[in-house]
Amino acid sequence: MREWSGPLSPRTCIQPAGGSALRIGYPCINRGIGCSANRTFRLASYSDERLLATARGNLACLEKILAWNVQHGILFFRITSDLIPFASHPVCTAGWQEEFRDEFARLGEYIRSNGIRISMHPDQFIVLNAPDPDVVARSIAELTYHAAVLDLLLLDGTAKTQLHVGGMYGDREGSIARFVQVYDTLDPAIRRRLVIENDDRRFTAADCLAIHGEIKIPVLFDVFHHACNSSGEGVPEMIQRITGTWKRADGTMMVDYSSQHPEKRAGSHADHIDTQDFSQFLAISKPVDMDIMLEIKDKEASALAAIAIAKADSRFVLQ
DNA sequence: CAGTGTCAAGGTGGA
DNA sequence: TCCACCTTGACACTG
Repeated sequence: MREWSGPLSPRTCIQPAGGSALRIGYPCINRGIGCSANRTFRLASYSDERLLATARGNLACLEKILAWNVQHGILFFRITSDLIPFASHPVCTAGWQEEFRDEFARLGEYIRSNGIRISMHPDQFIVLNAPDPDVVARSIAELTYHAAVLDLLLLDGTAKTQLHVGGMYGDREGSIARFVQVYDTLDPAIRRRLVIENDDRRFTAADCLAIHGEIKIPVLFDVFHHACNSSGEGVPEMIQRITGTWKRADGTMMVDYSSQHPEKRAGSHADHIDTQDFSQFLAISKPVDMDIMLEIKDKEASALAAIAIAKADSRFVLQ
């Protein structure tokens, strides 16, 4: 599970002038900064006023996190889906987009002027290929919300929303076909930001590449999920194939990286970065440009460690 | 105030 | 058919 299977591709031996460009980031939460952009509340206590107050606090914290990141050279960040609680729920009638339009624009300007890369990642309940049309409708509503956040930030098409293919329902081919079918009906505002990610139990990177072949959606490669769930393709080989699914307008390929928690069951994310494993991953993945998201529990601490590792290696150029 | 059961949302697989 | 689990932080109630 922890082995890097397969031979290095010949292309990985070619060294470009200046080295590979990297950004390294972490998702959603900064553990040391003293605020959370994830604050929420119970649906039972919903009110528009409460939503706006919570969202205002979340946005203020997001601004602090981004500034902290810039100070520490971290230029890749995943914005939490909880930024605006219940935004896609029918109960929500608050005009949060108008309320925070200026705030979003200001944050977006900060993001662009500092060269920060942004992603979002809706959680497990978003299933575009579900047989139940209500589930699909709720999923699309949630993707609409995600696209609205990134649009309000006035970010270009390189700001992405990453999604898993969805359920298997005992029929891989049929479930992939349903994903493709629904994808074709999505609003372009959603489609321009959507990328698909291999998961640890169901759809593999090879499945994602097959879907890309049909609809040209970029593929976000999750290194750890690939170790859990693949047909044995080598990591360097997959990176080389997947990088080609990202066009210029999509920006640099995004990659999710984590490693196995040493005690917990297979698939559990580590508490701290495994520096040896990460170094090895960098070594075999050069010279492809990548933005690497570290899905590791201690968040910014591991990001700083990863940046130190990459900086010490002249084959890479930190963005 | 610490401890703890629960939280919008789905899928999977074992009992 | 039912229920625990996935994975996880934070809410909100309990004592």
